[in-house]
Amino acid sequence: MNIVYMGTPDFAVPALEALIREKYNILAVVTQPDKPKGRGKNMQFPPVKETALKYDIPVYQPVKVRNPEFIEVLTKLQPDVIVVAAFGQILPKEILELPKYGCVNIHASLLPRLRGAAPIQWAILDGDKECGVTIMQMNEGLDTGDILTMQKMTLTGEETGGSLFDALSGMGGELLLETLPKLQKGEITPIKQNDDEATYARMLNKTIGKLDFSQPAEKLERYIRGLNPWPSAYTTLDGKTLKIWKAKVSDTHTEGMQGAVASVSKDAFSIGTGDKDLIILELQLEGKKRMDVAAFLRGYPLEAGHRFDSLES
RNA sequence: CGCGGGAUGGAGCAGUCUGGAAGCUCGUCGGGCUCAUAACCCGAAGGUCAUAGGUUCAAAUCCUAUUCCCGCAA
Repeated sequence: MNIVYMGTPDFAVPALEALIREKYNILAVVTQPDKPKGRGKNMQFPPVKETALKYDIPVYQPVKVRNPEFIEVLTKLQPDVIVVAAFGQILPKEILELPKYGCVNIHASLLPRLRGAAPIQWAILDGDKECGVTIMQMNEGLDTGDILTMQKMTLTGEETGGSLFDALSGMGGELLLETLPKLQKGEITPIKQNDDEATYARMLNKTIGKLDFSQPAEKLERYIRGLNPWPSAYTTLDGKTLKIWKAKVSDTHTEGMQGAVASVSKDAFSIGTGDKDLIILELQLEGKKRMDVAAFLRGYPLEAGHRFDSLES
């Protein structure tokens, strides 16, 4: 089976490696153009490109896939199927209909729930009980294609955005390997999505992580977990950004301490919220490494009543 | 050369501006108190102050270069 693989970030790497491992014929990898990244603003390859180069697979990085010249290139490759995983560009109808088996997309949610850009993190932020991976036949809508296969997993409430990301990207690769042979043999009956049940996982940005301590502690804890490691949940302490990496909900509620240190112990401190207190366990002050709160308190003593977010946003 | 913070016993920090004996809070080890303890008391070990040069009678501290870590921005 001749495959063209389209994807960009880390999420798309395990599935590509799975295909390579199973000796699928990868005609080419299509990914986003290189972008300046990191502290020195150096040009950096998208993760999928790194992987492709490692296995000597031709890489294409069109600014726009709808560009006629690129479509011509694709046509000449004559793929049987195009596999898309977090590619980052909308595919025009011309490309969708080009391969014999069309374009299939690996999406990290149980469609039609959480269509869109950041389904993994939103599953945690929303406090979902389960999540998973869906492979669908792509159409022109945003994650609206017919469902080919789906795999579920239950959420324990311990996952971070990063750990779930790893779990689901691996699951995506496995599910792809199960799906392609069936697709080829025509053993799959595509299932239409029920649009009435659709929800959307909008793209994450930096500001979503700013903690609002008038919210319930459970929600704050979910944000701290779901946005770890990126874009991370944070507040402000003495004018500096303070990222919160790990926290848990306390049994107690301290009156009148919303957004302030409610209590301090040897190993941790808690912040008053909309309901219960939030016990902070691991954090990172601007310019410092992340550390557990016991270490933080040794060099940065806090007293009850000390306010966070003192600077108005 | 995008902007900025940082590197000091095992951990987290102060000291750097205004050069002049290596400190703090913990941890570790030993001893004591106690029915007991993660609590308290006494004592000890442990650091080429990131690296390489330079200035100076004298450098953690001033100058130059380098390495590594981190926040922002992308």
